[in-house]
Amino acid sequence: MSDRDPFILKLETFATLDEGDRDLLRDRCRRVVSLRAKEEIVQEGTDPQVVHLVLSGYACRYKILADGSRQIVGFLLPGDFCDLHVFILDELDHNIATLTDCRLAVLSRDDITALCGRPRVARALWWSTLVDQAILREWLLNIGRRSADERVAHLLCELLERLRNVGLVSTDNTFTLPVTQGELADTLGLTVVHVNRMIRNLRDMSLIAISGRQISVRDVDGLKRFCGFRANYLHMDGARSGRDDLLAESEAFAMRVD
Amino acid sequence: MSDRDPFILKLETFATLDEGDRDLLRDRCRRVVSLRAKEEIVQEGTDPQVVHLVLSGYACRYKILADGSRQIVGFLLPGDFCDLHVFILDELDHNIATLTDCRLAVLSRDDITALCGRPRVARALWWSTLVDQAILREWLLNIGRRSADERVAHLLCELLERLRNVGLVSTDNTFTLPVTQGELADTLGLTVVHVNRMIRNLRDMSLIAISGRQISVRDVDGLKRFCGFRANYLHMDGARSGRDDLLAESEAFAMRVD
DNA sequence: CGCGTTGTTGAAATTCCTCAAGAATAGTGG
DNA sequence: CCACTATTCTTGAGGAATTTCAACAACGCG
Repeated sequence: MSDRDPFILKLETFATLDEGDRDLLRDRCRRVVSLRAKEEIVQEGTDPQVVHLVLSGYACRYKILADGSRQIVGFLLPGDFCDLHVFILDELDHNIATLTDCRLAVLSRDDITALCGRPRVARALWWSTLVDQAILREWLLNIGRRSADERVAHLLCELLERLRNVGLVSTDNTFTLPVTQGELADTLGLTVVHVNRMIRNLRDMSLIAISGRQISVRDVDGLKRFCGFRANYLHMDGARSGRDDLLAESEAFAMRVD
Repeated sequence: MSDRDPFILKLETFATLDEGDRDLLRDRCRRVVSLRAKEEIVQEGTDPQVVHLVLSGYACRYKILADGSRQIVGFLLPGDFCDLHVFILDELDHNIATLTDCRLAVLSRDDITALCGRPRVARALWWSTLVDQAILREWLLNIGRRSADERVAHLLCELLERLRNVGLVSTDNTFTLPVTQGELADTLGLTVVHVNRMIRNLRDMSLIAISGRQISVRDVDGLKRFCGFRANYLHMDGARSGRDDLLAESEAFAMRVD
């Protein structure tokens, strides 16, 4: 579908990489594993020694309560890193699992160190971590203060933008969302039943259309207006906003490789 | 109240700093501003050129919806950095304001660069960012999947641990929470009225006691059990867990200063 | 002392959940 | 390719949690 690797597309929304950066990235993402849907990638309490990067398919971070209820705390789309923090924190405080069949790149500590040796790439990894954080804040706002139908709409808007960014949305604003309504419920802090009704609402309002696992956003502006979606928290204008100029000067932010 | 600076206490829960590290930190935190309660520190959409660090008092990050409803997405306690991401992201996607009277250290870009020149301190700053992220995930779980009374209890447990960590909890598990119930509501995705009733519940169960702005946790284990609190997400055992050994080797993670 | 903010309580309304059951879809083995 | 099974989707009805509205008390501050 896209002629470029998703991780390069993603990092380039922030930083202008040169050919050497891209080659290094491609080279370090050679080790690939394939997983089926609903398999664990890393589990809470463990101290994993590798970093995963989604090449294709969807995965998620989640937490489980004692009573078995689950909260998904992050969607991992193609181009997203799963666990960049691995080398700082002692152990994972959440689980990571696939939602669909996935292809994942597996990066060792050496790989990450090598990537961090390139200032632009290092900065892009930092950026990626900070955007993840910004998404968490927006999700908190979403669950905490928006009504159920707005929550669903907002999540769809976010996925639309994030997937578009890695070339996975067709020109008519259609993308595949191979995720069950139960998983959406666990993401939005709702029940399956209610998610189902809210999706129906959005359909009845002709904001979206669904066939199989394909979601078409019929009225992008309408959907965004409906839930008050503003894309600023995704910080997708790094490379375009002139921030790029800082990079020459900003080797200060490269992580040192010895 | 405490004989040590809160930022040093906090960073030392993760890394064992040496005297040089501590001196540098103290030196770079000399520029102090004082703010009254409910004043803005930084606003959404701006690109601030300094980093703030809370020395005393409480502040918060928050987001506002078009209809005026607010979601607090983070508590900033003494020792917490407000905006370490400033030099990477183009503009802030949320606001930061004081909740109480505050003393804040103001750090310039040079200060941060200098701090990052010390591997242990740099790693501790990384750690601090990642813990903030872990807290966001836990809050998402809290709001998404716990009942209202459990949410309140969980927040109190978290504050107890975080404040204890910087020496602000007395031996009888009492701390000051100079925060209105309205602000708690905006934190927990509830209404003032309901927060009020939930606090009453916790009091009726003799889990906590409140006098003025003082909160006493009467039954720490009971409170934690009630809401299923597990402190693992705060990652407070960095320095103790032997992870410290890695530090010698881990200059790779220092951010380079030129 | 008076005024604005915060805390507290009641009652009604609403959102969202639970329970339950049937329909559609996808996956599996024969 | 079909039958069978499990998962997912869909809808209804009743119930619970939370909100809204409203009023008043308590507290803190000038």
